[in-house]
Amino acid sequence: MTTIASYNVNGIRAAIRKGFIEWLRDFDPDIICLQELKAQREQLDFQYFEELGYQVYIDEAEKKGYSGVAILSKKPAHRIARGFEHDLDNEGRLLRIDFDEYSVFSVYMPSGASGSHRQQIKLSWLKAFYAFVSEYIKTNPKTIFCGDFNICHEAIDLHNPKSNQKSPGFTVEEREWFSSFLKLGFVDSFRHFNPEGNHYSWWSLRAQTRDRNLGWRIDYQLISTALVPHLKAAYMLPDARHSDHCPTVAEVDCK
DNA sequence: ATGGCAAGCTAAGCTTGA
Repeated sequence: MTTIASYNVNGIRAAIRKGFIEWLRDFDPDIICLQELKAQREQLDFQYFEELGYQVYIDEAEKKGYSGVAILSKKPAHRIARGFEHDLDNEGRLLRIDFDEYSVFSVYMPSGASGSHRQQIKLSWLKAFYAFVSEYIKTNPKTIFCGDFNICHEAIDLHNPKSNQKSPGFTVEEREWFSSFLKLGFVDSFRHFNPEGNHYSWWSLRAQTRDRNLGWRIDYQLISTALVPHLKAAYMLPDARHSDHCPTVAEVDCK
């Protein structure tokens, strides 16, 4: 069995100060996709991860202290790829590693603010990403997209859907984009096993929303239909508190 | 409709986050 985790760490150095390395050692996933490193390569001590047996792959942002994704894998990848030939590739948002049987992506989708320029950028990024994946999947049918999508797909995915109809992350356009993305041939791993609500992956840092479980589910592991027969379990780890997000986990019986 | 907090840059306050 291969355990694939995904975790928006909201600053890897801050997460490490809060015990991320010890948690990683104990949970011991085969692969973990990380988002929002908020650190560049030279600001990190790879030895922390290498001592636990991980290969370290990174797609960092040009801008210091901003964004950045990584994948830690016990098994070395055959090939890695960064970005998807998009204007925002310099923001460190997309990293792929390939094994014999399948590929793993770590993705950190842009966030938007209501009515802002950044929301328009997010929407155009989503459109370009859709086009990229629709081609990619044709020749690489066994793929899992792990990461922070910054979108709640359905009303069940956030605690307050009614008051957030127009909030970035839950607009009609973004929700429809998510549905169309799944139609390319992906399954939402967590939802596949957990049809009920009240399961979230992110909580606002304000007003103790986490203790009251008032959150949003914006972190996903979307697994291609060709891999679904290999998907054995999917769950989240809301008790891991190194970040304002929690880890998500998928278990597959691939090598 | 607004505010609520935190990380990290850089050196007191700004930007970003969703």
